[in-house]
Amino acid sequence: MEFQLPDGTRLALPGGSTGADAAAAIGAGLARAALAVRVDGELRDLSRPLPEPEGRAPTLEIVTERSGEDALALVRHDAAHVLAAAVLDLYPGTKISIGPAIEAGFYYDFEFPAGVTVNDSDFPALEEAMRAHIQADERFVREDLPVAEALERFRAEGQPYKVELIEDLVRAADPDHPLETVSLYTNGPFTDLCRGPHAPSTRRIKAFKLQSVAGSYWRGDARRQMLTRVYGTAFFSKGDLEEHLELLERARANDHRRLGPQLGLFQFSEVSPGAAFWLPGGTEVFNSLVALSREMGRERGYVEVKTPQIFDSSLWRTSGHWDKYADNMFVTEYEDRRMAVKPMNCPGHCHLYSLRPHSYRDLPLRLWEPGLLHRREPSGTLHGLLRVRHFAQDDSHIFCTEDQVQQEVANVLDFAFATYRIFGIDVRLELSTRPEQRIGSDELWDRSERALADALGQLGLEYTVNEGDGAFYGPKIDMHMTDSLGRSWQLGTCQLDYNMPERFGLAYTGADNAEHRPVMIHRALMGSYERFIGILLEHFGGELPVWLAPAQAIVLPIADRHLDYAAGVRDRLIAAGLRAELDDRTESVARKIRDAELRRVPYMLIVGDREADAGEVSVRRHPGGDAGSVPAREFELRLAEEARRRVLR
RNA sequence: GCCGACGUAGCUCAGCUGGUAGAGCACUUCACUCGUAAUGAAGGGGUCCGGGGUUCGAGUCCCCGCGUCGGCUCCA
Repeated sequence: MEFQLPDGTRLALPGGSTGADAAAAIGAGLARAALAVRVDGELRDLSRPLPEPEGRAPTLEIVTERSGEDALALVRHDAAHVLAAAVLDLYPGTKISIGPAIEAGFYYDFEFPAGVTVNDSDFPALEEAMRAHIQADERFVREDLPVAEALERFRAEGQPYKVELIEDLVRAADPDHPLETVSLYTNGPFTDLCRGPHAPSTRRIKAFKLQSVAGSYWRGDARRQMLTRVYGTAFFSKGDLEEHLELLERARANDHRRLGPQLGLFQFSEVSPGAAFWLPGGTEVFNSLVALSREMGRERGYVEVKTPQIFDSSLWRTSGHWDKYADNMFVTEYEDRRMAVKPMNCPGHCHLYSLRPHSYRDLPLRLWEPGLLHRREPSGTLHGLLRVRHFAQDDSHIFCTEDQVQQEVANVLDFAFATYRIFGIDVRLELSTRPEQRIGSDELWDRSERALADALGQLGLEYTVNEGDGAFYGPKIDMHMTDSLGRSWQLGTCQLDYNMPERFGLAYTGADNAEHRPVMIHRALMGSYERFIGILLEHFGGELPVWLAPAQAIVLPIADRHLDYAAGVRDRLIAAGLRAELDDRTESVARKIRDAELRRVPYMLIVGDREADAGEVSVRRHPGGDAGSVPAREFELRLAEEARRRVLR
């Protein structure tokens, strides 16, 4: 057998050689370090015979600790098996389900025996049991078993989830090539149904930690058994593990739920779960974002409207929300009328459109409303500002003709990029196409999907396609960002809708003097202002750019005799449209500086005798420190310019 | 909504196996008038999330509810 190594050389091996043989043939050191082997992209156990090449020499790569994500995923999967083994040691009779490696670790889902609950106080004992399996240097032994035998074995062991998994594998197999065997992996006393591969032995898990327990539905189905999921992570060294834990710690420090109250931006209260109380500082941030939407929207031909907060149920019947979304709406009744608080702006905008006649000359009509929405989200889903019951979207509905769709979508994308650029955010685009459950003809879907793809092409944008993930009424383009901690967030969306205009009977008079149905485009760029602020806070670690900072500058007089001059400096800044404050407390300058630094006020203006005499301010930047003295007037112009241009840093 | 954990002063937290609530910061007052990350002293402040129960006695134990957190489902 001949294989192609990563360095381009060829490796010849006798027939029946294993991955371990291949590693040994390359070098003794590599043989010791080897965890698995990758043949033509497929990851395999070292102990398995290499596949017989057909035709050209397949590529072969030995996976070691230094192989990055592949190797980490492998060892984490190993750790999941070890966790399951430890759980069975400590809690015999536990039913095991699945335990994969995930992004930053692994988990395993268990159904513990009746009456047994496991929580993080059980981690030390579990970790101890895991360490025993690791120190025992248990080999991972693969076994390919006929389906019937495997089923019998797991039935006998009282492992119904494994039985169900095998039955599903059989069912999912191609009828022409029915599933004959399944693979099992055994380490020490523990055997699990598993596709593999695994490292040679448990000893390769050098550092691990159990992190949390959580509930999870079997197969992600809310109607099925709730299992207990144990999360953990594993690395090849203690140092890597500690580094990872530090990253988590940093993420915790940058958590918007901590930063918000700390910086005086917002707070939550039991009296309205899932709804923020916006403090003065947070309200400034919020308003700055709304102002940005408004300003940019005006430049791009959007018109602002205001629609009611509460509508009669008849509107929700027309829109379809009464059938499809009723569980998520706040409903109220008076004088025998059933009313509901709006969870979305689109029905109101459709109704507003329908109130007056429209000519093709009026289109596209781009309605914008930073409307207040309420959604009855289940209590368990609330999460700071990222998932709330009361929020406002930077929401627009564009009514246009079929011919205008592509250009309008291109305009939306251009608008989106212009917006994200201001925050220094890069986005990935996803085009979601027709789902199984949908309305409208295939011809219509062909056209609308093409319109979106053409708009993306027109701007030369890269995107991935999400087959079948579109809304039931139309395809969409979603915009995702990755934050400074590597987490992904959906921000904007641009959805084509042929359904809502139909339901509302919307029309415009065409050049042919006949009635035509407009197409509607739903679009949001920041998503909701609440969520966007949450994301921004975490992304910037609380260090908001000057144009967004609640207090842009704070004047710090050195002694009380400088108060008049200081107040004058502040007043001129405010008159120039800036957000300036004065720290008039009788405190040391060091103290005033410290407090302003903790609030992350971008500019601190220290004024004492020297500054008052010269008409200057001594500028201290956050972060950055002392930036020297400048005439107060010059600083004012500089700050105004920085805020106006929305400079990022 | 479901599973698990948690809920003590405005904030961060201490309070062992049940015996009448404590610290730091913040706040108020007084003194200090200060040059680039905490001046000092004194003082005020708590239905120990809410409601039941066990007990001579509950912040502490049990039950129910609410909220928060970690997830699942869902989602801007």
